[in-house]
Amino acid sequence: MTDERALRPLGPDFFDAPVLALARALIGKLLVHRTPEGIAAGRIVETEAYRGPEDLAAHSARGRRTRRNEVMYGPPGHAYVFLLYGTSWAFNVVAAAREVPHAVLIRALEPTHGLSLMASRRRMEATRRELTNGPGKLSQALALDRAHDGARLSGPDLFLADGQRGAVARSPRINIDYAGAWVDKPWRFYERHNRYVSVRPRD
DNA sequence: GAATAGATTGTCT
DNA sequence: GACAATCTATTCT
Repeated sequence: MTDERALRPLGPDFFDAPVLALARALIGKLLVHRTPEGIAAGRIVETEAYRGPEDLAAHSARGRRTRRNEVMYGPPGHAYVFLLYGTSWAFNVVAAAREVPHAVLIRALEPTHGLSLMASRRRMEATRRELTNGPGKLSQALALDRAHDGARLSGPDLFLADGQRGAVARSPRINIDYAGAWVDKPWRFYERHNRYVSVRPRD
């Protein structure tokens, strides 16, 4: 377990990158959330890039701009959080400049800090991969929800930090079969052989 | 391990 | 009124 005093927020410059490069760069970084209950953090091991307006899988497809996805059009380095299927919160990192609606979905974490806190939030044993092996699961483990929509990601309580990373592989994105020609784009990035990757690849 | 069904609610048409 | 960047339990192989 890493020493939590060593955790330092990555600065805003980190997020100023093309969305595919950012999705790859996020693999291995730590996502950290401090609350009054304590700290909870994990290494990012799976991400997906969404690149509107041309990408039909993105909420910003065809330039769609609504109350829900407004933060995608804002500056990089902020959180875009939305409710999925009525029960799960999905946590994204906004990329690209203002008015360019790109974002990276965080799909899985390998827990590093606050395992028992995460286990209690998830109501399961801390050793199970189901603790954080999906977008909704990691949001529940880190206590991230709509209150964080639009939040800056270099603050004292919610931030990214450096971490180790292994080999990165890529594949098509998960559950976007409505997206036409964009279905097969290899815009999902994951750490090879990591047990917390949500949908297991054939490697 | 894989496949399937049902839950559940904010958002948009 | 339909849908969604999902999760869980259940029922199989």
